Amino acid sequence: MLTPERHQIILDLLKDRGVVKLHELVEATSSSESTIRRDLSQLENEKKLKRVHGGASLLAQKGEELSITEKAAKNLKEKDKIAQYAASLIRDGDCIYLDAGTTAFQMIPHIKAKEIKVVTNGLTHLEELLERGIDTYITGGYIKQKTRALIGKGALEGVKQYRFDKCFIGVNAIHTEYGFTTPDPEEAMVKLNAMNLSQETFVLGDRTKLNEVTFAKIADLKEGTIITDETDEEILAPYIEKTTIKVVTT
Amino acid sequence: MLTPERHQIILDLLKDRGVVKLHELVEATSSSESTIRRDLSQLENEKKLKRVHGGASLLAQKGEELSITEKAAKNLKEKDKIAQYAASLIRDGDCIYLDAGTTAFQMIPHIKAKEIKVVTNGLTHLEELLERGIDTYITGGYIKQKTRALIGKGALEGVKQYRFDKCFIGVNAIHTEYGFTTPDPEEAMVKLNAMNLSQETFVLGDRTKLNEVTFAKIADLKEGTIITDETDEEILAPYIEKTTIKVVTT
DNA sequence: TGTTTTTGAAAGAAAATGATTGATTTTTGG
DNA sequence: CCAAAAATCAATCATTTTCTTTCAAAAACA
Repeated sequence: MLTPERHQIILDLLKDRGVVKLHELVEATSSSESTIRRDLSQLENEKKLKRVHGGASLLAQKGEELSITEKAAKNLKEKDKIAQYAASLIRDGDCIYLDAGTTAFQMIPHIKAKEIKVVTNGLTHLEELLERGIDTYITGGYIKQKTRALIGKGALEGVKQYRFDKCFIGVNAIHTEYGFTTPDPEEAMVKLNAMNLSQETFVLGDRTKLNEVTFAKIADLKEGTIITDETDEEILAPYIEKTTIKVVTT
Repeated sequence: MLTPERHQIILDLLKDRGVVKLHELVEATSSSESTIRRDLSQLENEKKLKRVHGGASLLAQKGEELSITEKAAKNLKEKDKIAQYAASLIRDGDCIYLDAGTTAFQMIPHIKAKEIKVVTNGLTHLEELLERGIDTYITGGYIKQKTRALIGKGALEGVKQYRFDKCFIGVNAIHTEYGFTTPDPEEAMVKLNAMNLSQETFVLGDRTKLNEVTFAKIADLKEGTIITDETDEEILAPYIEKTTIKVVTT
C-alpha cells in the first residue's frame, strides 16, 4: 500500500471518530505498527493530527491550510534536539517570550518548568500551550495569513507590555557579518523588540541556517546565544569569536 | 481507552450535570480510580474543571457564565437574525471592532462588505474571519481559557491602538437602570474601551438579556444602540426613552 | 547491478495504568 | 460538641502497554 493511501485512510478514520487507536490503524491498513507510527509522526509534523499515547486525535483547532510540507519533516530530529535543549533552559517561574515558527513550537512539549508565563506572537502555539496549563499571553497585531504569526505595530506594542527572563527566537539565517536575518521585516521588528525586552536571548538555528543571509536584519550576533546542531569546528569557529554558542549533539 | 476519549467523556458528563462523582466517572469510562484522579488533576490544570472532594465540578465562574459550546445552542435562530442585521450595518472599507462571544461570532458569515478591517479579542473568530479573506487584527492579552477571549491589560492596550467606525459588543445583561453588564470585570473593561474608541456602538442583546443584570458594568444604555429581537412594546418602552434601539423581527 | 527508500522486527526506554499504602477529609452517631 | 467510622485523597510501586531507536530484509528505483 502506498504511503499517501495510508495517510488518507488514517485521516479519514480520524475525522470520522475524533480519535483512533494505533492498533485500529494497523488493522485498517494491514501494515505493521512501525509503519503506522512513522505515518503518525509525519502527519503530526504536517499538523494534520495530534499524536497521543496509544493512537492519534484530531487537532483542537481545525488546522486547514496550516500544514507544513515535507521539508519541515526533514531535519526533524536535529531540530527537536535543539528545541529540547532550549526548553530545558526554562526555569520555574520564568517569564518567557516564545517566537512564532516551527522551531519554537517544538519547544512546547519539552517544557517541564512550572508556574511560567509565556508570551507569544504565534497563534499556532496557543493550543499546545494551553493544553499544558501554561499561562499564555499573546502580543496582538496583524495576522500574517501564511504563518499565523502576529506582526505589525500591534504586535510591537503588544510585546512592549512585557519583560522577559528569556526569549527564544527562530531565525532563517545566521551570518558572522550580517547577523540574524529573516525574510519579513515586520517579523524582524517583533523579534528584535522581544530580544531587547529580555534578560537573555536564545536564537534557535539548525545547521542549515548558518552562513546564510536573508532580507531583513534582526540583530547582531552578539545580541543572542545561538543554539545549533552544527558540530563542524571550522564552521563554528568564527561564531565562537563573536558570540556565545551552544552546540547540541544528537 | 485513549486519554482524549476519557477526557471528553468527563467533560461531557460534567457539562450535563454540573458536578460528577469520581465513581460515576470510573464507571462511565471503565477505568480505575487512579486513572480518573489523574485525569481530573490534568483537566483542572488546564482549567477545564474544578476538582472537589469526591469528584469534580464546573469551573466556578463569577456570575455563572456558560462555556462557549453551551451558549451556542441557545436561542439560535433569534440570535442569528440579530447577527445578520448587525452584519448588514457594515459598509465597505469600515474598520470594525468585533467583540468576543457567540453573538458577534455569528455575524461573521453574514458580512458582505469588502475591504474592511476587523479587530477582535475573540480567538474563536479568527479562523472564520481569515477564511473570508478579511484583514484581521487581534488585541493581544491574556487568554481566558473558558471562552478564548483576550482580556487584561494586554487586551486594553491592544484595543487602544485602533479607532473604529463601528463596534459590535455582546453583553450578558441589559437593564434600564444599570445599563450594560457582563459577569467578568476584565471583559467589561475591554468592551468599554472598544466602545470609547468607536464612532458608533451596537450592542447585541437578544430578548433574554433585557431587564437582566450581572456583575460588571460596561456602560450606560445611551452609549450604544441596542439590537434585539424583543418585540413586546411594554418591555421595549423604557429602553426607547433612554437610547436608540433596533428591533429585528423574525 | 548498485543505490535509495520503505518496511517490519526486536530491544530497551518511557508512559500509562491499577493496586496499595497511609494520610486527610467528611460524615456519622453519640 | 467530640470522637469514631467511612470515604476520599496523594504518593508510590509493580505491571502492562506503548514508544523510540536501531537494524536488516524487502521493495522501488536508476
